[in-house]
Amino acid sequence: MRSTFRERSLGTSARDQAYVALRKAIVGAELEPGRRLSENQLAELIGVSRTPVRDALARLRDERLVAIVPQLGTFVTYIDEEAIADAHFVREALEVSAIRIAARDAGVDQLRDLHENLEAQERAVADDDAASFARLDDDLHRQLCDLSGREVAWRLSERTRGQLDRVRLLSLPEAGYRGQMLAEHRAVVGAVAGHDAVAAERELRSHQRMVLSSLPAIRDAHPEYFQED
Amino acid sequence: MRSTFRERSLGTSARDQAYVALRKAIVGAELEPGRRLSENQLAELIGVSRTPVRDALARLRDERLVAIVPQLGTFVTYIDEEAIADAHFVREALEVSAIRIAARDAGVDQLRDLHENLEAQERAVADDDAASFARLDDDLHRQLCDLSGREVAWRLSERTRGQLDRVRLLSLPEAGYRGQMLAEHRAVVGAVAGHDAVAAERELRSHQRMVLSSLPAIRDAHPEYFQED
DNA sequence: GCTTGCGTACTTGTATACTAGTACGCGACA
DNA sequence: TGTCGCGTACTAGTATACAAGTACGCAAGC
Repeated sequence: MRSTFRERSLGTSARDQAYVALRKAIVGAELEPGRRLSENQLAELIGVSRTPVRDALARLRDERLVAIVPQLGTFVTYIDEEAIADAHFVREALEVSAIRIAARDAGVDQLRDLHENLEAQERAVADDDAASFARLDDDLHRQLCDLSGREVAWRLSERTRGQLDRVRLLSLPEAGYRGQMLAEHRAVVGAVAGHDAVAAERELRSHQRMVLSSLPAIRDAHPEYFQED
Repeated sequence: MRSTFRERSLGTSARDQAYVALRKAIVGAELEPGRRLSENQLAELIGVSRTPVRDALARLRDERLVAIVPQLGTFVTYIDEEAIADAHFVREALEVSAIRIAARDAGVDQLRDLHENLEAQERAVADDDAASFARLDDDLHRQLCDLSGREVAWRLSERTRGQLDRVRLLSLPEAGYRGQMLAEHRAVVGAVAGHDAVAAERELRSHQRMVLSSLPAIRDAHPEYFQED
């Protein structure tokens, strides 16, 4: 089929294309919580067959962004505080374990990379560049995970992002939000640079709790996105 | 097809059937590391079509028990110390985080369940019942995870089991192995019962490290199961 | 004898056809 | 008017057909 060649970016499979498109739509609430999804409709919409769509949905189910009920339907999950608490728990457990090792082992080259990231974040804050900041935020957390030598830490932590991103994107970008994030990132990196594992753990825990604080506001703004309306 | 009705246990899908069969074969080294798997052959062997086999293989790839190379083949992964270290890292991070909460919050009913499990383990050790002991071991860890209120802890920890089970099953059942396991389980449960989070964490970490100690012996016995022969 | 190139027989990825099962509306009946 | 029951139109699960790409052996030429 010509369209597959034309529309599909180089090096990306139909499965990845479907996954990226669906994840973006769900996290951005374009496909709102509770919405019923038809594999056939999605396949037609994305321009692939049902098979890669099903693969993508299976992956999204792992992230608890959709729920698949056999012979009945596939639904975008409601925002569930339990699911978000689970995501937070996993992210905290993995990244804290990683940063303990990172604080112990980090070398000068790696610390330089961390500081370079912080400088880039500083520029992004100054330029009010939300997209760059979000990317750098992710990069920093990945760097910290990778410093532990256990790349699985980031791989699994990343999977919890779906739940947390949904919260982040829905929360209104308050003034000074990115500035506070940057300050917390500085505190975390500072503790790692000082090889202070206890402080690094404390700062990271405090930092990760931030995203949870915006939940009540979202519930007020979008009660229909939650299970009990 | 009649066979699907006849051979498939009640309530289990073809996908689950394929997953269970393949996982068992790989963990038990019936399908040895490095072995090339053909989706078509596996489908015929298990008695289902390629679709559920592919679903099962995708799940096994998540557990790093197989590696799928597009247009080339699917292979049973070699035993990789990095992969095992990753599995250990994840298991430790999640269960330690969970047991801290468990030690703080555990109530009398839940502690009674833990002690009942220990008593059952005692009987299994006395009866030299390996299968029961393995099941009770899993149950205990799941109970400890569930005590944290974050059932995701066990769900993810369980996924690392593939790597660790492969080590466990290959390691010769040394005399007194289960007795030592039971003693460590007692220490962990004792710390939880005493609401001593620090001790619980220490005992759990020590306990989990045990499985790693058998790795060198396995490498000696089965060098062909490792990447560099 | 060695190298090169093509053809065949695989592989996974994707598309489509078919099966089993659920929800729901509409019509018949009490 | 209310209720029961069946038929239709969906659903996801599974099976199969097709496409794209890799490995490898064998034959031809140097």
